[in-house]
Amino acid sequence: MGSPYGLELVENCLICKLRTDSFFCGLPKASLEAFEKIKFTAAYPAGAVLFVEGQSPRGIYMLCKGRVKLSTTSSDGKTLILKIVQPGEVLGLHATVSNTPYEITAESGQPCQLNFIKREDFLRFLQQHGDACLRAAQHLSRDCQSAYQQIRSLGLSHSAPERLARLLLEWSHGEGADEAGMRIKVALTHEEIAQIIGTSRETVTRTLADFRKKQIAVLKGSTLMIRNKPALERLVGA
Amino acid sequence: MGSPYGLELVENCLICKLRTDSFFCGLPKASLEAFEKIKFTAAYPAGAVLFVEGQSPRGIYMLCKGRVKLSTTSSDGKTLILKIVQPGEVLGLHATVSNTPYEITAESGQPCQLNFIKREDFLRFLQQHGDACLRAAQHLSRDCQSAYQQIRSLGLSHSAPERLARLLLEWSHGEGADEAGMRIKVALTHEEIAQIIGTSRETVTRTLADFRKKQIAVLKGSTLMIRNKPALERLVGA
DNA sequence: TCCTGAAAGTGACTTATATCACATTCCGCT
DNA sequence: AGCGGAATGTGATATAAGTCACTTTCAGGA
Repeated sequence: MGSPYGLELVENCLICKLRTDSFFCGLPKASLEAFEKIKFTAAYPAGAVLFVEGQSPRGIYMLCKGRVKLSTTSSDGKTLILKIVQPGEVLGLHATVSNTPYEITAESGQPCQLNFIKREDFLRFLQQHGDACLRAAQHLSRDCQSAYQQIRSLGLSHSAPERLARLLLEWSHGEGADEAGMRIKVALTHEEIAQIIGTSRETVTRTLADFRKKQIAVLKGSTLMIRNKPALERLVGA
Repeated sequence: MGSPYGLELVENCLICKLRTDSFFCGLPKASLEAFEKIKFTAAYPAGAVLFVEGQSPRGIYMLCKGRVKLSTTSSDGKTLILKIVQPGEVLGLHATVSNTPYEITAESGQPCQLNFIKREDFLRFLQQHGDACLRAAQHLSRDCQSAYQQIRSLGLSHSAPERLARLLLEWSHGEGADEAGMRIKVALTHEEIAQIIGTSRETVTRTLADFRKKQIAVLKGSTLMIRNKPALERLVGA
């Protein structure tokens, strides 16, 4: 089988150690076996483009391992990052279900393992397995929710510091803290952070410098330390 | 039965003249009959609040007649309108499917007829009727798409005129034109338009005045006339 | 070890637009 | 008709943040 891009491929969902409790991974055995029959497992290197906005949907990808960046780009080249997809999540679901062109671009940020399912196979699978269909609906609900959250952040906030604070708080969710604060791994450049909160790279750098000066949060390398969470919460007006 | 708020209530989906081809209305007979059994038909006056953000979902509403405004409000009172819901569409679907609090507020803009379905009834219905579940998924896909579109508009555009032009073009979709341009009915105030594109009321007024001066588009009362569509398209950078 | 390209940091300048403070017009009601 | 509250129109002002043009720092490869 080999291990392309330094990944150990896991071919069988039923015995997969990467399985999370989320979405399709958590399907009951019968449905999972049917899923098993129609999926293709593949590995991608970092920086691979899975699909591009405007393309008509070939099917869905479910992410087993790695991170995938979802983004849109305007005609003048400005990019907005919609989401960093985590293992266990599905890509291209809405385009596939509604058979409309992908309106977002998916690009792997690091070597990834993915399962691909062709559109027709997937739709048939949903029709035959009510539990899977319900899970798909749940997955779409979550996508909607995170989209609405981003709309709130972009449309209702008054300033870049506010949006950045909101993002940091989002990242800090479910992380533990010690006496020095909470330590979070982020593998994003200032540029990418700027593209998430819809501002310029320079503004992110400056705002982060300001947060550091005020002892609110420090981003050094890929480690984020949140020193004063209440201050962040005040910034978002919570 | 009576006709509250000047509406003629239609109690039976099977013989309903309001039916559109979209979503649940378009279900095959068997599923529609099951739907019929669990729904409650009700009428609401203009300005009624169906649900508020933060509330846990009681169930879904499907809109038969009227318009409903979906919005979110920030802690400082700023409001952002996410969508104006048209007849045939469903409200509160994602919250109900994923059983998380509504993150948006729904308010009727005019007298409305709605079908309400309790959460448990609805979920059971989806489990038993694969075709309905698939339609629910499709509906959620559309919601995602329109959310992504709004994210694009808010995050990637450089100016208020650009966002306003984008909105006008969106409204003009599927409308016919005569020699004077295209005539579109909009029942929104400048304030509400501002809340859709995430800007201030004054900016909308000024931008609209500018469009009028440049013979691009004229909004008078509730009638919008688009005189120069190519100019709008240039503004959005298409 | 040095090299090199990417990322981060910083100053100066410009501009769109939020905000405040009004004047004016419109529309539904009695 | 005419009243009153909402919706619009408009000016003046302040400011956040985009943009440009650099320098400095960093990390990974030869």
